[in-house]
Amino acid sequence: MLESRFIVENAEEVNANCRRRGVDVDVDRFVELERLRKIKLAEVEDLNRRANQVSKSIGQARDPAEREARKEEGRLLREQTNVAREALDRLAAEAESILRSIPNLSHPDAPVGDDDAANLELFRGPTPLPEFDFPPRDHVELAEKLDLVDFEAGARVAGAGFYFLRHEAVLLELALQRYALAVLAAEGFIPTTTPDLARNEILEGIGFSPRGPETQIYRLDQTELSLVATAEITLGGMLAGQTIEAEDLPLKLCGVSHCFRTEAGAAGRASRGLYRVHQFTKVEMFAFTLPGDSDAMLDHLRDLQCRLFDGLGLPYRVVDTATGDLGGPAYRKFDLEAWMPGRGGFGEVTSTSNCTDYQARRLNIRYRVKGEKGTRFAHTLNGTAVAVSRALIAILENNQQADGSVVIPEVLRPVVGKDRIEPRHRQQRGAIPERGKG
RNA sequence: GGAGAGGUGGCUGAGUGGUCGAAAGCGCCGGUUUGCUAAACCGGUGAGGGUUAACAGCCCUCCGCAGGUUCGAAUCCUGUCCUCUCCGCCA
Repeated sequence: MLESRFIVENAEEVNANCRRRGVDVDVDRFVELERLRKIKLAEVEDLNRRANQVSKSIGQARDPAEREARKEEGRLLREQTNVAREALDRLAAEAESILRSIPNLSHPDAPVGDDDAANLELFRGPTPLPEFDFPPRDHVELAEKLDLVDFEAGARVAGAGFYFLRHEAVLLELALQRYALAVLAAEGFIPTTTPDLARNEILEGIGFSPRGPETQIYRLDQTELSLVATAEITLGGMLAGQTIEAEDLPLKLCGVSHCFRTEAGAAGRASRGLYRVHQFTKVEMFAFTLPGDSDAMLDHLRDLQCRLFDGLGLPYRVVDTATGDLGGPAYRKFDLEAWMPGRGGFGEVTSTSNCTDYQARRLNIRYRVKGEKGTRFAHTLNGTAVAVSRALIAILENNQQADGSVVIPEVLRPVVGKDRIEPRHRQQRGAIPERGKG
């Protein structure tokens, strides 16, 4: 969320920003509520002060009759205070609900537009688009031929949108994680595995809503926990309520997690196969920085995303996300879209955002500068290193050969143990060994 | 999952209803002393918010979190989260 005072003092700018983002929110009402709240707050504080004085005087009073009289006075004052406080709470609650729906400010260079159609292509990666002298298959077909993904079994066990990875796909998943972690660790990111569940208040602080019909979040029954949609939630939540020493910033983490998304309302060709699934594995980058450093960190995260995909030898383009497509917390966002021959277009594979102090304010993540008074909110940034399911699509579709085989990117070969995935027949499935103890 | 103990300032740790935002020690900052460092000594040292030109003053709030009792709560009560010990279960 934004700072209340900033909104009050810059109502016009905030209003304009909300329009650019396509968010309909009554900023003027918020300003009015804040005005009323300040007045009521002064009233409550004054009553409190007087009541405190009376209470103190009781402790010092000797005469019993005097004490009783004072107590009565105190009772009356406290009663008035409570009435005023209730009014204050009502004002604060209404202001808060508006505040929470006001999106972050937008970077002045972010393209203005209503949705992803207004996203601006910045540049393309060095790997050229593949040229096939045969009709390229999409990843679903390839995965079928190579027996890499079992969507039917996934549906049987957990429903549409779930899947089993098989054979080399499993090793590819591991290889992608190893690869990303190695690159990021060399860049000073602390490798982390994270909880796949988080408290709802943490989800909300990061900007996900576990409630509502359009929620992306799986909520666990009878608990205040939800399955995480991204390790951004847990990595950011890691420092909720904490104050960091400025000298420890920037703090760079990379987290491995499963991601669970309901994808309510999403269907169609664009969500075929592995593109839009309810569960996938992801390596996520996360950074806490000083306010002055977050723009540069965002560029750093974007460069790393490019490096990761360059290393995989996959063609992609980088887009600057339009204001209407930024969501609530992001100040600026770059998406990396890999070429996906199966869909004949680019598909989002990573996304990196500078959330400035928007998440930190909600989660109360602060930093302190040695020798200086007070604390300030840190900036938070997140970025996908590798979302395994979508990276698999790009690898399978771009690296497919005329004979149906798929060439494995060189950087993944050490873990996969081969340089090519050959077509295989389903009867090779083999018996499942008896489950042992331990 | 069951039983018990506990959560206090950057840290250790006192404080069981009334000038307690909180003793003491450590740490940290400033100063004195000193050839330099160390030691010793003196002083200072939490955060958030309101008011304000002000990081001056004044005021409000905060002793895990949320409620309750009371004129008054770090202290009493309830709930909740977390930590520790024991038991149970278990990869």
